[in-house]
Amino acid sequence: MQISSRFTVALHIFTCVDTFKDEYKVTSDFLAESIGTNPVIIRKILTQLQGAGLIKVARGTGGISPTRELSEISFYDVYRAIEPVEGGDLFRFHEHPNPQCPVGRSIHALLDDKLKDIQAAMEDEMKKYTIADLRAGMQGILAEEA
Amino acid sequence: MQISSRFTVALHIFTCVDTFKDEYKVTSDFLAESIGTNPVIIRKILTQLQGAGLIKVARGTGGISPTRELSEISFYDVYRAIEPVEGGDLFRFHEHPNPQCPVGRSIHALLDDKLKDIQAAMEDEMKKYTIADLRAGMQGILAEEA
DNA sequence: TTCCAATGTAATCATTGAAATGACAGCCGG
DNA sequence: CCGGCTGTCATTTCAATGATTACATTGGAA
Repeated sequence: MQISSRFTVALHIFTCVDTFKDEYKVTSDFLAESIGTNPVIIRKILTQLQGAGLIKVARGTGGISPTRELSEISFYDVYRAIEPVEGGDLFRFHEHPNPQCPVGRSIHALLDDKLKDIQAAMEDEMKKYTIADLRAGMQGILAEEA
Repeated sequence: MQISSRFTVALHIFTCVDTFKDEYKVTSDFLAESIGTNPVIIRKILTQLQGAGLIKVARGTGGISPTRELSEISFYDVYRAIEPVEGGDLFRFHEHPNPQCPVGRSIHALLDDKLKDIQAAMEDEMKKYTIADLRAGMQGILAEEA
């Protein structure tokens, strides 16, 4: 399986908000246009990001703003805000190994720490990138286009 | 989303084959018992592992054997054999960013290398573990139990 | 104060993939 | 040739994603 596109959508949202915040009113309809999806999808993701304390969304008039410096919002923060897996386990385990089999009753003990290592390697790499990197990258691209 | 349990099932299979190869005839029914699932599930995974050249499965009489040294079969090898995602991308991308939006048409260029880094970090960690580690761990557990 | 744009959210629906299961043809050693 | 085991297909159940419609709510602006 793959990590759902909501993650890249969320990163897209952050990039749009930062890029257009002085130029347009960045609404869920505006974002849906840029991302190529439905405004309701956007609002759901905004709600998740809000729940994780990463952004504020103004009702009535609309308007989205990060609650911290962009350099303090990592890909990992976004990932955890978006991915609903309780416990945050990357690997799904088969749920009924046979306790009467020596392997069956030990397989968890045998694998858990290794799977955790692998997951940690991914998450540590995610922590290295922040939304500030996206701002910088985007500004570079805009400068080239101009 | 999570990585499907077929991955941990495959690791369980390798461990059982190695642990019981001299003691029992390790059939898909035997494995299904230990793992707590259906023999057909096991056979599908065996077919995948066979297709990746990691094991040989004898028809008629039954019997499973790795094609290489266990130390030469990494978790990554198993992962790639099992996970059917074409291209092997861990992250799913929203498919219709708007090319008329500066962010929409650049978001791929902006994210692709970073997502690739993160995936590579996970895969590199996967390459560090092999089935030989499972054999060693399992023998340690069996020695403790005895 | 009323209007209205924008958000929050519930309810569907189509699609996809995982996992379980039953059925059966094909293979092969004894 | 028989019996056990694999390969494979078809079907079903279940959960998650993503799209969409509908509507109540909010709160700034006219």
